[in-house]
Amino acid sequence: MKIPKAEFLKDPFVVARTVLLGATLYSRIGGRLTAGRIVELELYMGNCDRACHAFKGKTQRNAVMFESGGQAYVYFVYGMHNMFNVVISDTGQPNAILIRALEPLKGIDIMIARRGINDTRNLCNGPAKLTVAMGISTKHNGIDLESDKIWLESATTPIAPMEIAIGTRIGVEYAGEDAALPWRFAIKGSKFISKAI
DNA sequence: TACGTGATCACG
DNA sequence: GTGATCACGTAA
Repeated sequence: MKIPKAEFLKDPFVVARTVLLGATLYSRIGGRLTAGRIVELELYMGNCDRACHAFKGKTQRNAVMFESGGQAYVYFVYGMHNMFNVVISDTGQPNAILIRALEPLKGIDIMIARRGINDTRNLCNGPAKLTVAMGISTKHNGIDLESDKIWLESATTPIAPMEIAIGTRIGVEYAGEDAALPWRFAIKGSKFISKAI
């Protein structure tokens, strides 16, 4: 069952740990169905977080983050990579959760074709890898996550607190002391995360 | 460890 | 307009 929008209006830490971690991300793009279990993610917290794109206020790129939760924030970076986030919280609170790694579940042959490699463990173990595998790009920026192109389904059993690994976010050294915030979460022991915590 | 690659943003 | 930067991935 699709995760309803109301779930994404809750506290971002609660959403990250109890709603999104362990949930399944689906895409049906170009008529091809793919899905993967979310095993790693990071929090970006609006105007109190130097690492967040919304830290300095609203711009054309980050505008979707200022909308109400439950839509996709997809942006393009390093001249070649698309990054997929879930917008969290109500209108005006620009919080987002970056999906960093998936355990491939459905459409693995499609993912292999899109990524051009054959190793299941390397298909979705990074934020820019999983967007390629799932067929997600900036044209999906702002899409409603109850849509029939990209959506999320709850974990059958939530991830227990003891099973959650906590670390600092990747690639945000520019954020100064905010780079040390423990806002990266992963499922302990997963072979599909982007980098050991 | 180095660099490709192009949108974005802060400056004028 | 222009230049520096970037929530990464790959090869080496």
